[in-house]
Amino acid sequence: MPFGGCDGPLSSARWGCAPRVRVAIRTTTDSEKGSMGRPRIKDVAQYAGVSAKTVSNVLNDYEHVSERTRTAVREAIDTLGYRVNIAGRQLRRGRTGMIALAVPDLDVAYFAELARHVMAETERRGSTTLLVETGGRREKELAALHGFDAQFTDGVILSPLALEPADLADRDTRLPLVLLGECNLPGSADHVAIDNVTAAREATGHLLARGRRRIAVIGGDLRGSRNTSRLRTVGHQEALAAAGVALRQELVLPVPAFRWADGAAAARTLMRLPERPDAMLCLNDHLALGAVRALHEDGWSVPGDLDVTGFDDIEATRYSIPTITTVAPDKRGIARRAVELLLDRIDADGPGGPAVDETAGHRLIVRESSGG
Amino acid sequence: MPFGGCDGPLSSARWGCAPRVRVAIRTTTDSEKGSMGRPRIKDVAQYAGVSAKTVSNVLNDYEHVSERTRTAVREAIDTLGYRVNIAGRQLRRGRTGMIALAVPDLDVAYFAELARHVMAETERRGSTTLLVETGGRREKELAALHGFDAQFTDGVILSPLALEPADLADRDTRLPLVLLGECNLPGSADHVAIDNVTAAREATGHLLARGRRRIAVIGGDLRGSRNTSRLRTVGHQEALAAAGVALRQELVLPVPAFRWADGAAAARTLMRLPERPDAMLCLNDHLALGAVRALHEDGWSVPGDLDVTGFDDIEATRYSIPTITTVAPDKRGIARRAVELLLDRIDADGPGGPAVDETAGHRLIVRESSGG
DNA sequence: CCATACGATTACATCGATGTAAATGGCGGT
DNA sequence: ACCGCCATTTACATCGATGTAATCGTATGG
Repeated sequence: MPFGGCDGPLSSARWGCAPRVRVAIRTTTDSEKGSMGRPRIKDVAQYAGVSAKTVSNVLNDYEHVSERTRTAVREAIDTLGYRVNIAGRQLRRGRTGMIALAVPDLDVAYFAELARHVMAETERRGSTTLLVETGGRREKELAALHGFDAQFTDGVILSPLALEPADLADRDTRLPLVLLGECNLPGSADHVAIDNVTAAREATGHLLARGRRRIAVIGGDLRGSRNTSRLRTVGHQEALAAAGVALRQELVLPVPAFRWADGAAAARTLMRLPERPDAMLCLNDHLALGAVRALHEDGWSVPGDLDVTGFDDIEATRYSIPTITTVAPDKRGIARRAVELLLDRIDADGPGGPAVDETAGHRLIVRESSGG
Repeated sequence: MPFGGCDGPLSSARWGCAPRVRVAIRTTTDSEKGSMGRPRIKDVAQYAGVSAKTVSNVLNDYEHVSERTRTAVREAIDTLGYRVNIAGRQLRRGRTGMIALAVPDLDVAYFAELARHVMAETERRGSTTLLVETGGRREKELAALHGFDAQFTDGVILSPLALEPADLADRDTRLPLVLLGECNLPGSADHVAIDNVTAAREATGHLLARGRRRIAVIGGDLRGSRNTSRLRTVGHQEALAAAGVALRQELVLPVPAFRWADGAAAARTLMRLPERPDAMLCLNDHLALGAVRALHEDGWSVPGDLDVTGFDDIEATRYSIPTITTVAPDKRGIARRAVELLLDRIDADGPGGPAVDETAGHRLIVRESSGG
């Protein structure tokens, strides 16, 4: 049943979603232990003069319930202020109706936006999303992978940062899992991501087309464990190669995290090089915003002196000064597909088919920071 | 028990938090229905040669369990890959160990940051946070108020926008509730917020001290239902009055939402007035960032032509161009206190004491957008 | 008027973990 | 040897909802 919704399509049609609240009137003389005196299905049954199972049938829109009974039960529910106890239902059904979404960091707007889409999609499909932050720490990602040491959720959508291939190899495959973003973990679980190599190639291509030749990559890294960095750096280098532009190793600069401060620090480092860059391909928007700010403080003009581009198309890039050229992933599509894949696996209730690898769309949005 | 943690202090000390995963080996010949063949407490008991209750005792760190037994049970748990079934525990205990945090919009960075703090705090205290977006819609806020039509959570922390006093009056008081932010709903539930009137007075005072006299309020509203707007507008007017500056009604401009686009639109509206403002007190940072952007596009300089200030101190205000003067609420303190109040109510397991009204700290951070 | 069918309803067992109270067993004291 | 004490362990009932299968009752066909 939908969390935050009502109990079943019929009842939700009948009552709407704003519950009328009346303090429950316990008519039974049962002891008041248990759930703080909340009425149980049995109380409703007694009040309505039917069996508990009939109440259950009404709740679950079982078809063979007479209109009279249905009405009586609903009145009882309404009067007593009854709500189903999820624990009981879940125990019986073996499903929680909840999935977990584990992302590294909600402060990173991309993940907040993605989370909204995932929550909207799961709600639409009658499930509930439990949002968890991993901080990009491996231990937390592992916990997510395994359902958090408790059978809390029916499945997990995980956007990993620190996870290693071996971690996925010996995971408990009974828990449905969908991975988001970049993983070098083929075949082990369903996976949804944009084509990062192509996206980075396009962004670099755009900068090259504007005549930039010394393009730095903030967040770039070919050897690190962060796959986003690797794939996007590869795309960058492919574009350089295709244009016959030499790669300068010193312009590819890894960062500890993908946040404003890291972008600002990286930009300053790069501008101290003997041969300064004339563009900065930042691997996410926060890095780009941080870089732009640092450049501004040091008296450089964007896009006058340098071009800057980002990734993710967070809302801030449309209002910053200058606005930021960025690669916009189809967040809605990613969320929708991820939820779809996960719920399908859950419904399949078994190993299901082989792992699916899906590519979501993206597009380059040129804005002021690279002359748009 | 902590979600995302381990089972109880002892076991978590014993095993650490990164679960070693082995595919469970079911030694019993029980039918494989139920939770997808996961081992139950009974299976562990059988494997370890003890009763189910003893396993439960080990799980819950009951003191009178011999070391031998404890070890045997733990080995069994480890071998079988057992995890407690929350549904069963919850049904028996009548608690879920989860609380809900309902905020209007995760895209609004303040709420994302607040959510992180709340999640960190609940995790520290052994609970789990279920994060829900209300979109500021009354029906969703009501749902949160009532525990989402299902006994999903032990309590709710709600940051309301659209809620009306009457909604709180007849709520089901069995569900512990803490309100965040501004509410004109005294006494009905615990409540944590900063002193908005004072904060706004300080911000306006700062602008007045800089010689600004025509100070617009973006998001301001004395009659609307949004309490944040009302209280901050009151503070603004108090400051004007104290300084003997006349209030211009046309400079107080309500907005439909507190996002970049609304700030941008409002700024444009204000600059079309016959007598233009010389400062804009924006009631959150997104409005301020949007206003700054719009002013920039139309050729106005901040802080040259106008000062702009915000509220909330989201991270973006430290990296925007210009950086934004803002009122920084003690988010950490708000989160900590809210969680504390809620968990106390939950532990009290009854009506508890009268509703508490707590004021969190805040401070004005002067940055470039008002000459800092 | 009886047999049949089927819609409506119900009794009962069950999901997994844990509180209660009672049983078990070892040990020291008399 | 008997008793009582206490640490340890266990049997059993229970939390609330629902699947199963059985029952009840009424309409229909022969």
